[in-house]
Amino acid sequence: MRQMPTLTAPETLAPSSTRLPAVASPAHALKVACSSCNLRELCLPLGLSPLGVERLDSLVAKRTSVPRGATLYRIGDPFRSLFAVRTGFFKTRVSAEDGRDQVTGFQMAGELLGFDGIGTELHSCDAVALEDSQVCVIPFDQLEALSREFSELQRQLHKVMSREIVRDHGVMLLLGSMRAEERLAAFLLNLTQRLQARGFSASALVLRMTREEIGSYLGLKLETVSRAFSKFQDDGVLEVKQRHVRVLDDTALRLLVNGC
Amino acid sequence: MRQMPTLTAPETLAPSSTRLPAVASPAHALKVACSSCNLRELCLPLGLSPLGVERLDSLVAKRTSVPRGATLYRIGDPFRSLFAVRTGFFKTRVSAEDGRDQVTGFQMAGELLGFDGIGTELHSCDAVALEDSQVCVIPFDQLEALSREFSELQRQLHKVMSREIVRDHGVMLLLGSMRAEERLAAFLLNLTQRLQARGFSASALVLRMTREEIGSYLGLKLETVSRAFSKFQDDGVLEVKQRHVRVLDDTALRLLVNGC
DNA sequence: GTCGCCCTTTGACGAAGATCAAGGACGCGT
DNA sequence: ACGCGTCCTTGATCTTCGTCAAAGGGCGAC
Repeated sequence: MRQMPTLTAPETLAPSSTRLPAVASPAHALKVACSSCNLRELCLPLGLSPLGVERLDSLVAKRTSVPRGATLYRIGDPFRSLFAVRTGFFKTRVSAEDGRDQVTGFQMAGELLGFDGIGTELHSCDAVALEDSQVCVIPFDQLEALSREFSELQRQLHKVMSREIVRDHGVMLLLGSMRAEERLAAFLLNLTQRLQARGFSASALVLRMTREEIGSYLGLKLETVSRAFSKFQDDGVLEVKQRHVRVLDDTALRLLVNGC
Repeated sequence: MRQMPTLTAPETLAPSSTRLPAVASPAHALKVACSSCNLRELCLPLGLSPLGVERLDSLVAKRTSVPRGATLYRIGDPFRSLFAVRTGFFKTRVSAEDGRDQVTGFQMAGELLGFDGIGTELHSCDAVALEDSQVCVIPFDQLEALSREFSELQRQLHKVMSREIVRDHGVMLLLGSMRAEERLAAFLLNLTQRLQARGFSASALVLRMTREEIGSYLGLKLETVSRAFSKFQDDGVLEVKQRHVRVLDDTALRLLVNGC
């Protein structure tokens, strides 16, 4: 297993393999500003008045780079901030006492990380960058203070947390009652939908995670994931070349997930 | 399947098989008051100043009875309130398009229900009473307003939601990487811990749900759950008589969950 | 460029749990 | 008390996925 250091220096500058449109500027050059961020319609500022966004700007003062393989935070780290993914890709994972671990989610640009830490003031999962990434740091005390002032921000925060809960319920449904191919189909549909919302193609995607990580998320072994990919390719549903995937038959995927 | 009506009349009075100490008064007799509720240390008022609790009192004006088998809310119902379980026992479940469903949790006294509805303003799961129950109704708009005033209430709300997320991650770990007996052991330990926190015995419990509901929650078929119970009984870990369970060897359960 | 390390694919086999089926116990309503 | 419906248990068999093993491919380091 590749051993990478925990992120310590907050302003680590890493060569970013940026794949998002119009976010190519290096981290040090741009003033961090939600108001000028092209992700604002996917992120915390959604639905905020211009004034609210401006106030949010003053709060989100710092941006941090996380190189591929590094952790943004670890289990047991004190919780202080939420993080908004600006560029890159993360996974979160929890661990059992005996070392088994479980990927609980994959986060892409515009999505928020860190809610797991609020309850105990300690993080209860690891957040690992799957590629060189940048996150906006949102100090939680200040976010709470501001959301006491702006009810629209408060509501948006609650909505994001609620959706996280609903998302988790969906994963439980997947893990509890779907078979291997159904799980993979559901996973791929979810990914393509989120990529599409960010302006990417819904049919061509590059997986940022290994078969093992997909398997951990889906409650399957990596061989089973690989076999399911091969099956989909044989059936003409996908074209798979390592991590490059093209969805040929979107409907077939949907059918797998819905109709038993 | 038993067909029960959705709850419509909010003040439905049902014969309550109350099992909680000192909460025996009928719903109409007692003024609803968090300040005098014996569950306040498990529920939303936790950590609030006396003034904060008093203000919360004025907000939680209504208590509702939900007879066994009835739903507190259903998928698609408009979201307006959170609910705090005062007496009784609930399950929440989500459904796939093809009718498969998955129990996402069991809620007992002092636990909150309804967070699934905040994100879309529509509930995304069903909440079903597994026995005659009573809930306190917490209008969410008002809760948000009050939590803008009282930062301690705001923090408590966020903590409860965060713990819900962390709890869901634990279930994912269970569903994704544990085997049948480990899942049942984890489930039983979780139940006994929560019962103990409410002043009940940690070793003797009465299950409020069927084998099928346990199985749905744990991603197993009811026969597998039944077999696991029998196995535990054969091994001297449990004494099982239908829904009456006595934990004989607590350590064995822990070992099953932790050490592979 | 090429060497080495992951990552991925594929096959053969085995085990865990699902499915199918039947019988039995409990609880509720009459 | 009785009967019925629901829930629970147990057995036999089958399916799916996990395990073990081996080989090929791609990518980055040197």
